Amino acid sequence: MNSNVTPIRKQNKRRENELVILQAAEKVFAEAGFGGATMQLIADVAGLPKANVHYYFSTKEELYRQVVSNIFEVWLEAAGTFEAASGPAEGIGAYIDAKMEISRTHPAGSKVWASEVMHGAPIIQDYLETKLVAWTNGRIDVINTWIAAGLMDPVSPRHLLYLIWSSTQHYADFGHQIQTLNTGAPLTDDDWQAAKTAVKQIILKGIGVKT
Amino acid sequence: MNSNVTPIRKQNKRRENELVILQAAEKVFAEAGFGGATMQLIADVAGLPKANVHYYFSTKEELYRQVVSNIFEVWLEAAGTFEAASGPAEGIGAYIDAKMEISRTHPAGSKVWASEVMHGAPIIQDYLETKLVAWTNGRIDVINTWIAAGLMDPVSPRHLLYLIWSSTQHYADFGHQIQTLNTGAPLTDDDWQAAKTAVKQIILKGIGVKT
DNA sequence: AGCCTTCCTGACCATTCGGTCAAGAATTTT
DNA sequence: AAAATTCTTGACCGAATGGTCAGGAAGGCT
Repeated sequence: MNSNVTPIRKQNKRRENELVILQAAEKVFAEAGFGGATMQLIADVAGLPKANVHYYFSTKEELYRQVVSNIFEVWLEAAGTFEAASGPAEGIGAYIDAKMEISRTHPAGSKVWASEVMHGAPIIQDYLETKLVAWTNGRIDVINTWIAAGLMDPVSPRHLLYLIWSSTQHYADFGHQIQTLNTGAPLTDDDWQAAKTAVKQIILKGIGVKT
Repeated sequence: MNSNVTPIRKQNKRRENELVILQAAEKVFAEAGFGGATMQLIADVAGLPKANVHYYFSTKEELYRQVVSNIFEVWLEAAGTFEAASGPAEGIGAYIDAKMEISRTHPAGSKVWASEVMHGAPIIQDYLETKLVAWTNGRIDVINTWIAAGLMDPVSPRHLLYLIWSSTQHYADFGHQIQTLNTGAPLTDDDWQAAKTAVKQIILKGIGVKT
């Protein structure tokens, strides 16, 4: 009886456990780095025996690769704001907002990404060379269009992108330093709002966009 | 015979070896992180047996602390450009130049610093709370003076500093990503010049400084 | 020359880590 | 019900790591 609820059970269990492990891994990798993270600690955070973690992810590197891949997807999603925009004021403004929001909601992921790139991207170099290069070049074209249309100053699109990436991700990657300088307490909603406003204000004015 | 050159020998040897080890350690820590770095590899890069490294630095953590401290000192030296300035155009412009130069000449150090902060600054938290807080507050006062004098827009000095830090250090910390996006080749002199110019142009205009 | 301090290093040790495995529990399929 | 598949887990292993140590080499001091 009731054989209609069981078929999906196994699928759910697998996905559930994989998700729990991935979340635990993201946190541990962010806090300790790849070398400093241990499978035992990831297992503890996930609430599973270590051997069980190895059942779902055969090696530490495979687990790490999954974590980084997930981050990369989230990271690229913010690109949509760029595409659908009519001009730099809207497009870049929304992009900065989106990236700031990711820094706020996915700080661990941002740190793992930063750590991976800082160590020479040994795991996801192919991602950089294919997807990221393509995405970047596409965005550079868009910005050049805006410049040609006189919607903003003729700044280097490439370095503008770097500036946006660095300034927004800084709030995730260097969150601890910012918190220490901010009287030691985590940033409040108002703090985040002020950060967003300041970053957008300076960058948008800096590239000659009328706001 | 020739006993006149020996007295300083011992001092020199100690300092020489410590320097070689510190440089090797900075490189290895930057490439692998604290957890991923091994004393054996540091010893190999330094060209010494591992036991000899332990003779000069008893533990891995002590060696790491020395490396991070050294970076912090270099990092604070760039502050001088800020102090001696008559206004934001000169002061902030020179500060950006100095930080960009550090990113170029000390990329490994910048990475170690970033890694340390990203992992919650377990080793140099006291530095953050004392020296960095003091330095930051001092600079905020200076910027507020400039704002009050009408030399620049009323932007949040704190977030302006974060913006400068992040955008300049990005060229060191994410150097690998930038290189990959830059046709895979290291940045040339012209590339660095363009980066400097772009960062300064956007930030200085963004805060309403006449250049 | 002889003593003393500093420096050097191969061999060694306890611990930890990533990963394996076999045996059993749970669940699905026939 | 029983066979087959998937999941769970304690125990275990080889390799690597941080750190130690004893004994010797090198250089300085009297």
